Amino acid sequence: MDLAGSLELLWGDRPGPRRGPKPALSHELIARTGIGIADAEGLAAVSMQRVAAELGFTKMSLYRYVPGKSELVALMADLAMGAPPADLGDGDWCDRLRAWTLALLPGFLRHPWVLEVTTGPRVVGPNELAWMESALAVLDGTGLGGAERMDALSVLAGHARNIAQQVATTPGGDPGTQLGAILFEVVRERGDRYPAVQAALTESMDEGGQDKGLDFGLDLILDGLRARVATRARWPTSHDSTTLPATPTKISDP
Amino acid sequence: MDLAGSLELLWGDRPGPRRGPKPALSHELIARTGIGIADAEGLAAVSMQRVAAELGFTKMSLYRYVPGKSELVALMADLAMGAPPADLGDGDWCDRLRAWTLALLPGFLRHPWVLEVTTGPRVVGPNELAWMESALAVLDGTGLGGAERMDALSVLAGHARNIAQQVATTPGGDPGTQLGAILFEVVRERGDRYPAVQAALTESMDEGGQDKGLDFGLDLILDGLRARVATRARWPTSHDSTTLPATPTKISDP
DNA sequence: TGCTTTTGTGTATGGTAGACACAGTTATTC
DNA sequence: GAATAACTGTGTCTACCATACACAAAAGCA
Repeated sequence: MDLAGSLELLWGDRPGPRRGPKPALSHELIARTGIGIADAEGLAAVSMQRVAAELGFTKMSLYRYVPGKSELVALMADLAMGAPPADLGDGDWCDRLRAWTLALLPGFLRHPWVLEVTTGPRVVGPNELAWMESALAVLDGTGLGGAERMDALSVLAGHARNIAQQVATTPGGDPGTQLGAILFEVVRERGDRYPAVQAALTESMDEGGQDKGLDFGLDLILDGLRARVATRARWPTSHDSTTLPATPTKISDP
Repeated sequence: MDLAGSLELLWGDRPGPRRGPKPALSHELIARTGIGIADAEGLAAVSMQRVAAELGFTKMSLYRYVPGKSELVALMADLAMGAPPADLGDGDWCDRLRAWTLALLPGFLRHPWVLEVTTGPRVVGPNELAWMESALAVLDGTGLGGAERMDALSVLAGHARNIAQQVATTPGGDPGTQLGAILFEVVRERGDRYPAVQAALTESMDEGGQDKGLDFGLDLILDGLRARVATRARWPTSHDSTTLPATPTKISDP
């Protein structure tokens, strides 16, 4: 949770010191080791002890490279997501936004712990910022305002996160199937209390059970975005939305 | 992470035992104490020790009520979100879905740790299922398929989560402002590498900085949903979307 | 050759979750 | 009423965890 520490670790490229023994490790090596552990055994298995042991060093040696565990995890997350694809295809901005969102998924699926780690306030790393840059570049020249471009990006990334989380919960994986079965069982036993859930679940199973949630949400969002872009293109200075309520919704104080 | 334990704790209403001393505590009392700590000092401050001390008991006594910490946290989360509003207003299904999504926000804002805790596979609790029921009841009779209703629910809830997370990061709160400033500073120093981000950020600040992300995304999603409902109403048996690609996107194996 | 900086390590502290045995309390049963 | 069984709260114990600090060895610089 040390913002300054994370900032320094993620963004500060310190010049290598001149005296003393050569460092045997590096930020990248340590982070990649942590990523390997988190991928294989979950984030809970990542401890300074464990990472150091994997590298053949003592845990205290890691503190020569990393100010603390939370900063290491932040580094792991940024590294695990990697850089955005250099090419999003030849389509229009809409197709490329779709490609961008789809490109986000493999990272989340390969490293599910990134989802846990990137909830809540944090310092954005170089790769995360590069992903933002990649999407915002696509949205440039659409006529959307700056805040609107950021919001669109956020909605799309949120959808990718959402789908990744569902995939991690629902499908093939051993505990996943169990979870889906548990939900169904719970609802089945209490069908009178949750009739709409029961109806949706059984209907969904009868439909064949193909997961179309990814495309469903993506189409939803991109269609809406296209409509708004068309509006902005006609009246570039107007910031009103066709369906925006007269007074924007105020988030009530918690 | 003990699925069976969480299931029993969240859903099992065991008959009170007949012999022995009356229990001095209860699931609810313990969970509410944990919620208080998490709200005030963050999830990291919640430990068995701490909760027990707050109640004037030893930590081991809690294990008479709760199988472990993760199960306690699951109970806390379900309790903290509470039940959905009984009445979503008099509007059409679209207005009521908007009201449902907005009703989700105060819980997330009051208990930001719920976001962290509800990422990843988990057993849904009674309150979470009641929220699902509430939204699915609204979507009943719209002509959407079962899976589509679930997907719509998921996109809306995901948007609420997304916004709550942004609010926790961006605005008034002391560390939040700092974070926004940090992002801006990082981008400003490296404007050549992230021109689109810089443009969007500065443009966003010039626009006045009012957060319209909530309505922006909500309108996006609801507009798209309305269009799809209209399609289904005309051809209720068709499951095609107007913009769905010929072949649904396959999630590539991680 | 000394001086200084830097690395890796060993030790110590205070925190965590949880297993287990035990004593005291209470309702049921003989 | 007495014996028994079940249940609660507690004290003790283990095995981890992050991390502060001091120290010795190593390597460049004077």
